[in-house]
Amino acid sequence: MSIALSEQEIIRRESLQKLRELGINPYPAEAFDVTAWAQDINDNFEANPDKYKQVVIAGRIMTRRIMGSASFAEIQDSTGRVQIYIKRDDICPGEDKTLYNTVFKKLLDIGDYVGIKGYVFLTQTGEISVHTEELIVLSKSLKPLPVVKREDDGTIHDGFTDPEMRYRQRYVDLTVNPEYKNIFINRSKVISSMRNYFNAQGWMEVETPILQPVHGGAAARPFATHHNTLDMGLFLRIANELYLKRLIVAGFDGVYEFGKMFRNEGMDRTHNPEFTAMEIYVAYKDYIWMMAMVEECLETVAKAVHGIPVVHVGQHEINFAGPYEKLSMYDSILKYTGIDVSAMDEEGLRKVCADLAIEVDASMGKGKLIDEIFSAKVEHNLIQPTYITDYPIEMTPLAKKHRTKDGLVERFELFVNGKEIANAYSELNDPIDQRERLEEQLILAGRGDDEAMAMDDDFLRALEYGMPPTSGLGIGIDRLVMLMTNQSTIQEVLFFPQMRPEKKAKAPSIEDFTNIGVPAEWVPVLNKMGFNTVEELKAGNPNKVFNDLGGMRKKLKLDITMPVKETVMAWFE
RNA sequence: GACUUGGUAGCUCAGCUGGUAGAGCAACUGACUCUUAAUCAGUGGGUCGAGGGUUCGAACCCCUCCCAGGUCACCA
Repeated sequence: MSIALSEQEIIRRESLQKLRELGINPYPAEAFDVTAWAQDINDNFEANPDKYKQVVIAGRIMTRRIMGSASFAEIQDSTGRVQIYIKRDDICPGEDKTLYNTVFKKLLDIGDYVGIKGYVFLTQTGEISVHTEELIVLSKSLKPLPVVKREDDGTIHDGFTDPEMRYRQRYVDLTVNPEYKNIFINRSKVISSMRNYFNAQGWMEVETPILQPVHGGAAARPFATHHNTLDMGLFLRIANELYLKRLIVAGFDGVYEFGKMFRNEGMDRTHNPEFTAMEIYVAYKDYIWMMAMVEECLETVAKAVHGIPVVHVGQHEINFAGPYEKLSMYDSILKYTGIDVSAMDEEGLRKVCADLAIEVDASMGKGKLIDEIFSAKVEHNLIQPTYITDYPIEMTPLAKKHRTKDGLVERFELFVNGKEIANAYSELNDPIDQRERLEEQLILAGRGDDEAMAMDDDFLRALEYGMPPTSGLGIGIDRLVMLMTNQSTIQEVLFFPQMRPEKKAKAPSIEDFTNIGVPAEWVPVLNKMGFNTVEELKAGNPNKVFNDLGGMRKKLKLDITMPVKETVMAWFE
């Protein structure tokens, strides 16, 4: 809480006080029954004017054009903006014109919530407007919103564009830039259409632990935390895969979860430390089956958002209708580099990396080296949905060995627009094989790979009881939403992307002041008066400081006790 | 983490070679009964991201730091 109020904030607080003095509660408790919305009025009034002879709307005042005893304003609700017309003598039929002259013209501001009762009509210039018969204050805004001006042709003036402020104050962003709400509406459609599709297949939505004693199911650095009562370390999950498989062991045929995952790694336009993943496991299926399911699912999602399976992303038209192109990992490298790495050992792969100028380090095993080559040379070429299949066993400890190809596993990743958005296996259900594979991960960890997977004995115990053949799939929801909404940064599809803490508006040590007897609540006032250090204060004139404190208290409408003069004098001793 | 661009009024931004901090919108006072980026007249509003340095003098030059964007690196 800052006491250093701007001029406009002080004026709004004064307006708030004056509203109360007029007997108007600026924050009424009663429900306000809204009967009409801006978009509906704008879309349907002209075709059906009789329906709009008595409407009640509510929203924020976003613009005002006052012309003496008549005014226009725009009210923004959750659906858009509609113009209202206010005539003084209509809302103030008697002698008392306070509601118009004082409340509307002086005490209300841009950003305030009001309720409007009236009828819809067409102005002389043809704009659909609500003729106001009653004006009700619903909530007073104390901070001025940025004023973004829009012309009829869509030209924007003084846009609120600073990404730092947009992300830190998303509530302001979406208020003054309501077009961004569509991204989040579409995000919701992506998730709900996918959920509906899964439910229609008879699969069950579940929840699994976010706090996990062992971080398994993926290769990533975790966030560590601690439970006090149990006095034990816990990790925020980097994946939920191993828990969902336990549920397949438990006897469910299909389980899925939309959930937040947490990875303690770098941040950029495709990575946020917490992100949303969807994982689904279906018993008695394999990764071939899963490819067809993903095609059907993503086509459903694209249609839910756009009505058609074709999505415009950057320069590309991406078609989510299946079937998608399939390319094995080795074939894709062959296709885009001309090099056949399928039979190479680690040494050969290192040489290929050196020839292609790909940076590697000593901790990388064979699988990791192949992945490096793929990332550097293939990935960005995969624009239309493409399955990359049959990964080397070394980089995939949780997938079943390939049914015919030695050294490979039954895995695919789906690439769209050069980015991975889904990953699926025929899940490894051989408990002995699984134990060996996790032990190999421990060896990688020993070589310095700090992302190698950890051993999870309880998961292995579950497998030993027996897991049916199962196919599993993970989809990065944020990246899918980026695709479906044509956004190039993850921040734009997250309401509250992770940010560094805002710097405190320079807090000259409060303790320094309290140590000489200044009450803590008065320190910011002294700062506002220009005394940022005790030394500066002591150089001042005690009598003037005392008088000015009273002045500031009045000016800033502070509800704190004025210190007596002797107290103030003591600060200077 | 590296490089790079930026941080000036509530918002969007100017600010030349170092010489008294500016505009538009918003706010305030006033005029105006169909405006719509309303208009007209007037007024107030600043820790120039923070701290140090150079200088007679710093928004501007130098150093350190903070925050954000971009590019790259890292990263299923």
